[in-house]
Amino acid sequence: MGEPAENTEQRSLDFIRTTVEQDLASNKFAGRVHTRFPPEPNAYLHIGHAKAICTNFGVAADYDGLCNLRFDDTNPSREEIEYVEAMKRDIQWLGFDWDDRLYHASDYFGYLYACAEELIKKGKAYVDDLSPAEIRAYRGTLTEPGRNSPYRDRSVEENLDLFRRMRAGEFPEESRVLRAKIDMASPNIVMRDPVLYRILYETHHRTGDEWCIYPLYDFTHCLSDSIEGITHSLCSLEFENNRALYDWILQELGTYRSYQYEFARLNLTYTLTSKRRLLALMDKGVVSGWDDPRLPTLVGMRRRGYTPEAIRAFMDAIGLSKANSVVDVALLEHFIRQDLNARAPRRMGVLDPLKLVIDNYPEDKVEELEAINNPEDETMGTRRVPFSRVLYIEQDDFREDPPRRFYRLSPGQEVRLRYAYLITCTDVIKDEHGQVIEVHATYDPATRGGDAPDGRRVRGTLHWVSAAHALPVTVRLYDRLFKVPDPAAYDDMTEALNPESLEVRTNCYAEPSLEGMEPGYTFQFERQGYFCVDSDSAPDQLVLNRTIALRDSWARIERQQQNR
RNA sequence: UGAGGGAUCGUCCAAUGGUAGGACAGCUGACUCUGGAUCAGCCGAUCGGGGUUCGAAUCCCUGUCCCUCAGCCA
Repeated sequence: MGEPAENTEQRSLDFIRTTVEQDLASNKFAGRVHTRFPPEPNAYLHIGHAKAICTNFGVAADYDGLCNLRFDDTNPSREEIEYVEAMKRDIQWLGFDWDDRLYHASDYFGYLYACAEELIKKGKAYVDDLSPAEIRAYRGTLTEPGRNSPYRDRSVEENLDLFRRMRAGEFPEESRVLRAKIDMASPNIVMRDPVLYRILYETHHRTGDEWCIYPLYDFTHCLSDSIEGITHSLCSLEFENNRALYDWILQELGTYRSYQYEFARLNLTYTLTSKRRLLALMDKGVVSGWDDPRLPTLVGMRRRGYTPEAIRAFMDAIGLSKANSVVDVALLEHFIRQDLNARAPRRMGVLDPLKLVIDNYPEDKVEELEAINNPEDETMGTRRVPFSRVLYIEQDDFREDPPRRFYRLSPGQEVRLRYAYLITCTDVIKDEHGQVIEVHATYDPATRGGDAPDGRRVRGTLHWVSAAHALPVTVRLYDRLFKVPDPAAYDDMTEALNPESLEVRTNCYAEPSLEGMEPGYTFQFERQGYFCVDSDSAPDQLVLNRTIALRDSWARIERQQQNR
């Protein structure tokens, strides 16, 4: 994946890859690199998961290794099959492949149970009858040690008997758990006799009612890694404290030794990724669902028009480290613009139409003018765009009283209609409120195609659509969902919402070449931004989503002028 | 007043004892049939204090700040 770095200038390695290279050099894992992406199927994948996906699959790919997809489905009360399927689609869309290595932690329930019995037999685990509240009380605090449970010193035989009866369904939920026997005085709270198994009378989406006891994350994860021969188990920072337990379990059981490394998860400005918050946005009707194009979910971003290439390039750019960080969403926006600039065909469309009549252009004449599909890539060729006497231009491209540095159309001013003619504004028609509703102009027939034979310079170039040939379309102008860089800081998210995150425009016109385009088709509306066809489109009515606006330096100039 | 981590331009990431560099953002300018793209330039950082050293972001001491952990969640 990705280009090999320049031969001369070697790219620096992140701390994970540095470790991997050292391990390869020392032959620690017999030359293998094997990672895994282990999501819990309890929500849709978002941009934060994408970092984990790119990291795990990326590290494996960089060193001719393998990366498994493993669903961490140890909690039947929160997981659903719908999420499993959605996650698979999203990972594939991102461009990664687990081949035949699709696993589930639940595949290992039998093995995990055997491991638990072995721990009991070694005197390293015991059944505890304490209630959840008592366990909490006995655990101690961050500064005070915990106390041993009165059930801590049961015999191996009694523990085995009790654990088997837990499995057999003889006890109610919360009445007993299996705990590791480590050290209730450990300064690391994770090591204070962590719970390994709990009783849950819950139907599992894969194992049905086969089990009524389920292993917890700490017990499951390390052993799953071990079973799969994972060499480098990459996870996020909050598991640093758990590494001690990860190592303890593999050590005590003497199984294949996998190693855990933690890296900082991705945070983005103006963005929320917590499942709870995302769900709340849906509940409140702020967004339409998991695939709302304003959401940072992979389905949402896909619908918005983000490409996997852009997301992967972004992940390469932000790097990997152990420092908590918040990446500027502008960097993500940069990468989608960069990708689409190179690949998206150019089209013309008017989002806020103003009628323009070329008075000296023949009434019923129609010309097909040649337009370049992508100036960045001449192999994309050209197309023909119909031109006639009555056109639509953008309301913003006309000012009766132009401010300084306004190069667009205004009375007496000459501009270029892209790929068409140079025109000069001659007249303005207003309604009873003084609103400009129509502009008149004359064209210079010698400038067909947009070039002036006399070499006269024209600063402004406008996009346009022939009224008689225009394709009416609906356009959804998306912007950032939040107006503040750190929406998570708000108890009430709605205060942080950007009221302009979605503007639907129903009276837009596009050039006719867009007719019949399928959902997912991505293009640039010249001078405006990148758009894609939404799945809500009907055969006779395209719905277009704005992925991202073009950089708008005129808007910046205007802002500066206002601030003076 | 426990344990585990982390502090480098506004942001993210490099530099592992030898000129603190890149990307994004911002600002100038050039160019342009997209006020896009491109190109050139500018702005801009080693958490504080000591020490070792010819030389410290890097090593040592010390202080400060930030994050994580007290689920039978992951």
